[in-house]
Amino acid sequence: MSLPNALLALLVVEPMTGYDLHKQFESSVGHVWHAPDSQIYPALKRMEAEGLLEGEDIPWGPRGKKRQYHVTAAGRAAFRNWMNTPLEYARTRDPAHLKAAYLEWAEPDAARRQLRAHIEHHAGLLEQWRDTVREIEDGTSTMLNRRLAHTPDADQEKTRAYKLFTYEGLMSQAEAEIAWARRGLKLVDRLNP
Amino acid sequence: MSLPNALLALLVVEPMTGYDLHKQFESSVGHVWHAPDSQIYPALKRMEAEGLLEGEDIPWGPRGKKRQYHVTAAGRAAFRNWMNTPLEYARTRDPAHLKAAYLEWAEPDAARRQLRAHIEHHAGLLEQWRDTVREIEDGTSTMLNRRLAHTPDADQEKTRAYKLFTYEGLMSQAEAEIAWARRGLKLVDRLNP
DNA sequence: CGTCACTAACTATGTCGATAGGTAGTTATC
DNA sequence: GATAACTACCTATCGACATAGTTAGTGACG
Repeated sequence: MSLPNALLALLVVEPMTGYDLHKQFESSVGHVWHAPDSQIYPALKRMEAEGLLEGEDIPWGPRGKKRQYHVTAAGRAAFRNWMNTPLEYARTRDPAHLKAAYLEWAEPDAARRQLRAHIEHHAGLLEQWRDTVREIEDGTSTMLNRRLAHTPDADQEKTRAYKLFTYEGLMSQAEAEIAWARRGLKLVDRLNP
Repeated sequence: MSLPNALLALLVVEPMTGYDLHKQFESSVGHVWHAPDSQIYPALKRMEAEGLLEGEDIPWGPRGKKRQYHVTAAGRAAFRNWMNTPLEYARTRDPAHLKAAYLEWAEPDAARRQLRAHIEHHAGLLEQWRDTVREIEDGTSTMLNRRLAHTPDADQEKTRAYKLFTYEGLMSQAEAEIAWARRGLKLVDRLNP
């Protein structure tokens, strides 16, 4: 359900090819929703069949061509509709906390390694997001600027503010994970003197 | 990869039937890893074929029978091995933050509704986990007590401590989500005077 | 004796998603 | 002009998961 809408979110800004979208999914949107190209190409076809998108072959080099998709009125309506529809929350599936619940089965050193890996993983994300926030604030985010170029002036502040809001949320998630894993390290030390 | 290990985590405590496990997945383990029975029964068969489990038919009533599974030495080793192996982190797929990033497309009231739903969802979880933590601390958690009954005295404190640690982690996740969504509500108000 | 909730187990279908390939054209660079 | 890196697109397979059913026995209650 989310993938078509993630694609729409990018395509309402400007027409793109599957390959362009696949690259965006490795950066910007990929921060909150990852998808491999093997999912993107079939999804675009399905969405075209459903009338959400229209594709057009445009030449690329002397012999090559590429298929560029743009959003139809129906697609725009579907996206707006999704944005106005409340989410259904999926039940939890959290391998890190699953393992944490049975950590007495791990060697103390293995437990420490995994908690440290948890910290590093989320510290990496945190750094990435801090950079993104800085770019949004500086106005040096190419992703956001492209989007703002297609946004009426009145809505520019909203667009910027919600982007910032999203990344700040991701940052507090990461911070919570890091703080938790640090407490875990102390706990492992206390239980294995 | 996680489902078989979640099943092992329960079965190393005591033998159970598929139905018992399915019930556990609606409470205890289900808090961190959800699975429907349609996944559990085939998984048990596969795990028996792989030698991780052994099943035995035990009578139930005058004509009925049920299949109870216990963990083999190989299963115990596999679980311990998994517990000692670092996690591979899957890339993010977070519909709530995906939608947040494009919230300017939603009607202000729809945005507010969704942020409130986000708060309620995580407040519900928070309450549930607070109860669980209280039960663990009080010693009234049947789940934990059953597990402790099969645990050598020396490891009882670890078992209890890691359970608490896990639920405290879930609680701080939920708290972070709630705080974030509350900031979101204020933001929607500020942007839509 | 009926019926209703529960225990027990399983199947079938469809989508989602990860992983791993493959083909073909283009552009840069050495 | 060779070749490497990149653009563009696509397929095939496998397991994960959701959803929705089916079948059958048990035990309690009225």
